[in-house]
Amino acid sequence: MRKTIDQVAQLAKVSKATVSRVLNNSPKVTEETRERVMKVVKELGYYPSAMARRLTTNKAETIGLIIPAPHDRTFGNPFYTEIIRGFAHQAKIKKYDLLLFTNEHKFNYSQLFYDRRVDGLLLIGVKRNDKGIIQLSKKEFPYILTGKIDYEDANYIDAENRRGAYRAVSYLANLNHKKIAYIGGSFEFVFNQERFEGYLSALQDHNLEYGKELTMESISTQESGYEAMRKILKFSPIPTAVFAANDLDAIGAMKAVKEKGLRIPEDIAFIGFDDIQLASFMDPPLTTVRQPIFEMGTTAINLLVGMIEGRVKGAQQIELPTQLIIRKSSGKIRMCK
Amino acid sequence: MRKTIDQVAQLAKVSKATVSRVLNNSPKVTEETRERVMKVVKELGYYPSAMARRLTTNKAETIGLIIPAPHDRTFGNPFYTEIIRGFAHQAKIKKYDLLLFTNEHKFNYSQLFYDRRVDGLLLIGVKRNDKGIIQLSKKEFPYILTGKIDYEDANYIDAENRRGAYRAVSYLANLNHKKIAYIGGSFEFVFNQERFEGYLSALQDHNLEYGKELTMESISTQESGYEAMRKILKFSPIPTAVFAANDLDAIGAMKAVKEKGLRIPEDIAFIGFDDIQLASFMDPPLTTVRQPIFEMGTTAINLLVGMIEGRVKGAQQIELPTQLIIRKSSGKIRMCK
DNA sequence: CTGTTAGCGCCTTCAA
DNA sequence: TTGAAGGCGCTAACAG
Repeated sequence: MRKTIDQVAQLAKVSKATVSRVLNNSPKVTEETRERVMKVVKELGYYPSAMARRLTTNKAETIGLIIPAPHDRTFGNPFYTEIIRGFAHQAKIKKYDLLLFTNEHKFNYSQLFYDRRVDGLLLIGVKRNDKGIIQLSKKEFPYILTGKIDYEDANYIDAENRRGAYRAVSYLANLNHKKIAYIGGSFEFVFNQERFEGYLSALQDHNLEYGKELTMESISTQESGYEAMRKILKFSPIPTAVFAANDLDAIGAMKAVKEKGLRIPEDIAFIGFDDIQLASFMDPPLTTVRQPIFEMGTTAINLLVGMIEGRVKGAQQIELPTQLIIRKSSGKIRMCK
Repeated sequence: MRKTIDQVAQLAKVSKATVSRVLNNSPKVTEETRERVMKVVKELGYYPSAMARRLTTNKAETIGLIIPAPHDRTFGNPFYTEIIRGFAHQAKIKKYDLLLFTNEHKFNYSQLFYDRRVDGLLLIGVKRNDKGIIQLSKKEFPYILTGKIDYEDANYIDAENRRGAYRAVSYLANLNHKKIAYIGGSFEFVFNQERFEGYLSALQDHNLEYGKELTMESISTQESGYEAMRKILKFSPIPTAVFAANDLDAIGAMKAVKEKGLRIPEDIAFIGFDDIQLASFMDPPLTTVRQPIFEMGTTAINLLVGMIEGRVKGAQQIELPTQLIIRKSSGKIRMCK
């Protein structure tokens, strides 16, 4: 036998309206009746039906989280697990449920709003040209992207990619590196392009050479970072430093360098991007541009909830600062040559 | 203005009951009226409210997924992301939503059933002595654990851990290794103990020595695998082979071995457990006991849905077979000594 | 095969 | 401060 608000009302000798008020912390209830009701609630083990409440209030109390499809390798990146934990943690605090979807079969995001399953949407790993987002914006459905896309009015939260990359490469330049290679992910994602631009602009400001053979695209996994580095090592002279636009690429690349019998950082210095847990454990520990991943998750939730509840209006575009974490892989100032 | 079933009914000149029948594919509707109704549905852009349906049918159409708390390092293991993709993929097929929770603050699982937010629960990374599970079982709430626990009547899906470990270690023994070390995760998780038991029993069957200094506990991360191996290497003579109860430990351990200037597999052979993507990319590629991770995810969903819909009854305990994937790290037969 | 009716369990006016 | 009544949008009997 299911417990309902009516049973509580009867046992507490009040109307169900009053029970509802007590449960929703309405101020206009006597302390006495509140206690009486709560006593019955406890004894009965009553929990209000989420579905009934949601139907009446017309709120789903739910945020949808869309993750890349199973065949998309990028999802293995620890960045995602970390930001998801940020989401889950903060959603609980804000009293929203988190619904998980994979982005398969040209998924129509709006439908989740139409059938009122979600109040808002969080999307991670969305490609820059995703058209579905435009529709969300036009319909004014609350959503936040993790990472900028081409659509100008999109709501997103991101890190200061260009600046982070710029600082990393400048750091290498100031260490007297003249030939700095770049390994980074696909430009399908804007953040990858921005990091590349940060790299370029640092080269320029330091009057360093730029060459096609110094830049290599990768799919942001250790494997492909490894392959990318092997290609770079085929050209000579080889670079004295590498900036990788994400840590997994950096880690894979370091492996290729070691395999060749070269030393890090003496022969080739390294800087990555993200600061995943693994980074500090590398040998040598990886210097990297830290993104505040967990915080990006919690911030995204707070912002989204603000949009849902109407406190925040207009396009939301937030970029969180990054921080250069200096470890051994970037080495000391370079004297020779 | 929100679209409701009434509007569709009016425009299609039928009752809302008929609209409902059409939408739920009831067989007793004329093809003609079905078409008429569907036409209106399309034109109007009508989607039935999930919440209203759920309230009426008293089904949440939702499965809860409980992941380890943010401070729990084990969640970074690629095993989890992979199985979650299996869950998400299959849940969609079965038309269930997946609700994500982190296991914080002595979370009372049953509450999710009380307020009817979920029809069933999937729990990953649950420790062997978790008392909350007993309550779920007693109340006959549908749930599935990923990984066995101490409670005998628990529903779980797992891999054949003992057998997988046994085969791996036997393989090493047959390669003529006499001194085989073990690195594995905490016995807080039953699967870790089972893998250890598989190791022990293989040693026994091959009349090999067992020594405390040959076994090292780790928390299943690369870092701790690395540390564990460094400790093992301090004893002499050092082992000629290592069985690690998960790939991350194996990968970390291999790093420690290489650092010492030892060769893999010539000086020390390695076998891991899981077959995460990274395993095949190692240098040398890691021989490992493959768990069918994605399949464990889809199987769990199917089983859980069966329980929810009453087609499956009683305690469900499934162990999926593992497979030894032989790569370079385990080496060839050992002649010397 | 289709329509009518009656809830599902809750919140929210409106009166008292 | 409390109660009565109505309705959220849908499905499920039960008639017809």
